[in-house]
Amino acid sequence: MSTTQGARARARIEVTAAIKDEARRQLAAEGAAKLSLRAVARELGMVSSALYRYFPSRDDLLTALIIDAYDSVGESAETAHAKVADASPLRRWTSVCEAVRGWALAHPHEYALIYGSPVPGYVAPETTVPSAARVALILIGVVQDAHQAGALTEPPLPAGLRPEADRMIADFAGGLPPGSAVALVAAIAETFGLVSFELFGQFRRVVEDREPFFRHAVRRLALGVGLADV
Amino acid sequence: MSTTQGARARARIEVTAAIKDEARRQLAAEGAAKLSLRAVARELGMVSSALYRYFPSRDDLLTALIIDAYDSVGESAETAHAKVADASPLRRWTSVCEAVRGWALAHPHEYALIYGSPVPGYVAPETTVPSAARVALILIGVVQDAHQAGALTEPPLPAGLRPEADRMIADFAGGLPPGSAVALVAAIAETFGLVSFELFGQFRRVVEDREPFFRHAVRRLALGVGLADV
DNA sequence: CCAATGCAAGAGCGGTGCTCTCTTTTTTGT
DNA sequence: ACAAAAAAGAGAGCACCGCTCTTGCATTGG
Repeated sequence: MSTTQGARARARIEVTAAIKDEARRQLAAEGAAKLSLRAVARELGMVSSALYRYFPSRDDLLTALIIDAYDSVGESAETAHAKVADASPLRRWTSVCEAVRGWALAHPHEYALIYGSPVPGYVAPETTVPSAARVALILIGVVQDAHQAGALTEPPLPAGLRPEADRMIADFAGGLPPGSAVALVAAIAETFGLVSFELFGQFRRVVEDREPFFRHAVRRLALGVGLADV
Repeated sequence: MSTTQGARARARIEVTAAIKDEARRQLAAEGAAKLSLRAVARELGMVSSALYRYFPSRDDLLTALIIDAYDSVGESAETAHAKVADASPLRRWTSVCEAVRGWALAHPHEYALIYGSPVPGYVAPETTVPSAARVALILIGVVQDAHQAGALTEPPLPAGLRPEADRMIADFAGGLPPGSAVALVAAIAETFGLVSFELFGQFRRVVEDREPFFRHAVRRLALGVGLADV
């Protein structure tokens, strides 16, 4: 059925992919703001209105690219993590963070698309959530493993944040001590702060030797979450 | 001279201010991407081409808004800091960070303009640097004060980062121990990571009770820089 | 007073996202 | 097998955008 579902269905898949590829090319070259449906259509030898048969609006095309970008960085992180799966939690954590930074430097416009300013009236549809969570899920898993191996020190947690921590644990950080759950979420946001500052030019004339600086900062964040120093 | 410099010069200043005000209004309402020279001109009752007598391009108008935004958040931070000038360094640090977050929540589009994705081919001109540095300078000052008061513990620093740290100290962190200088810069970027994640929607369904979460995270970052826990 | 300058206005260029209509092609149901 | 229905492409057109150029008018400084 699905194999020989007619030339039309197959063509649709191919054209959709071609549109996304060309759009991704333009995104990587010029950034999201300069991505133009007309230019994509032009490059593909079709007329601009034909493109609306595949993506109902520019925003929908952008959403597709956003999901792809999340998956791309997520896959980079997963690959990097797999390569050090047997190492210490600390080592696994830093490897994942460095993979994220490496991906960001290699795909700056895609990084800006997903971790920079959201486009004007745009709210990410629910479909992006699973892809968006991939990097975080790896880091959560690392901390969970460390906890089960007895290699996790729980950071202090003010009493007022206890309900929030319990909710986090129930929602996505099962098994972790409350203080670790909160520290973990904060450390993830803080790590992306380091990447964003570097990528968005805030480190100009401030941090020059950026790779070792990032390694050091990420390592300290991981220690702050309570990962054992090995 | 400057007082009675003719009606023309005065009019120019007023019109320039009116343009910036209306542009800021549109920026706050719809975001940078939807800021349109034509709409600004329309609202001011002039024709769009007339606007080019005041700002040579849309990017130049945006640059003016960027500088204003940096000054605005810088002033918020400075005001907040002045209110607790006699408190402990830790308290001063967290007050400044909370002021930044408060300003960001009140001016999301302006925050996105300066700390989000840079606009496409745009590189911030040197004129933005002094305004951009204001928040960081306050935090650096806090740590310097703590150091001079003997209330600063130097975080560890790998030998490889020592040259970088010395450069930072020479450039903008005079008097600080090397480990503190590096930790300080990282903590600033990490703090903005927390703000950006919240503002850009990355905390949806992840952090609900955001104000106390931020307070806690920022406090832990400050302790990580070595500020004494008082 | 008069020439030089500053400024507003208007027309216009090439670009954008998006809609609508029309034609052709493929799929589907009887 | 054939007609009806659905899908796809093409083209024209709308309203907007940033930006440029020319044309008149007002202000200014020598």
